[in-house]
Amino acid sequence: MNIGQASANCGLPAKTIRYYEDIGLILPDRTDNGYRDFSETHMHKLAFLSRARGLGFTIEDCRTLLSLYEDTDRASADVKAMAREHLDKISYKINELKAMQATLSELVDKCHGDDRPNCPILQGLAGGNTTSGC
Amino acid sequence: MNIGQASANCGLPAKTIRYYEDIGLILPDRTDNGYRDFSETHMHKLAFLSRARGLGFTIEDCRTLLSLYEDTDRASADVKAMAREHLDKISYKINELKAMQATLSELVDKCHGDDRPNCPILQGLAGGNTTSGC
DNA sequence: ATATGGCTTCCAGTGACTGTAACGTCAAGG
DNA sequence: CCTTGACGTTACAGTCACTGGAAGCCATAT
Repeated sequence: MNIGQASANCGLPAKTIRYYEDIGLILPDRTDNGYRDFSETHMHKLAFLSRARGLGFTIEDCRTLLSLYEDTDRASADVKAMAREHLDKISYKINELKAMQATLSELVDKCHGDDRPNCPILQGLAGGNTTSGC
Repeated sequence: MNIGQASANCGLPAKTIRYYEDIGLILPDRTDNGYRDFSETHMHKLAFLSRARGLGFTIEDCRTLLSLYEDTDRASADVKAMAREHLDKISYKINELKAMQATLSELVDKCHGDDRPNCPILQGLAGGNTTSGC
């Protein structure tokens, strides 16, 4: 299977698949004309990578997960530990974003948003008193 | 004020401040010995940048916000529009992360996490049926 | 005189792609 | 046989916002 077909099947851009080969995540065969040739096994791996990346695992996490996936003797505890760690990072990021959201929407609420120059958002960013005037 | 002091005051690493100068966000004076010299005005700008970045605005957003901040004739509507757009992006990211969190924690819940190789997390990533066995 | 710590510049690396250029290959149509 | 267009190949540069490190200058205390 050519890279275009593979890309359509797994949802990853062809460029990304080539990049994954570059960094050794996947090693497709080659046909006589030099085209990459993806087998069913390769497609499984690509789908795996697509899902793992979609869940926010880093490339290095994916490399580890792939090797665990291929190691039929792995302990599921290892995978679970990685997933838990990743969940922690996700929670952390969500909280960060929520804090930004809270602060910024507070500022937005205070801003009438008209043609006048007085702007509580800029005042807030400048560290000034945002409760004044607006 | 030297860069070290400036860094301590605004919370941005000295390296970052130098980078901001590189890309033209801030233009400190120089003393005779070649050291950067930050005035009160510069410090206000740095604090502004620190807060804006802390709220997740991109560097280019910050550049625009700074210029709006310095333009006493700006319309607050312009700022509000930028902030709203940014809030949308924040919400979008939060939703993305929450979707990852939901999927991944579902998989984690299904995984007993012991020494046995059977692992619903990997099965889920592989696209297999995760409701089996575990 | 020296040790230290802070300052300077410049260059390279990060993560995970993405864009672009320049070229080779393949199947279909004229 | 030739062309066209879609697909494939490589290699290199660019993205974003820093961050690390090397090599050297400056200031102060001992």
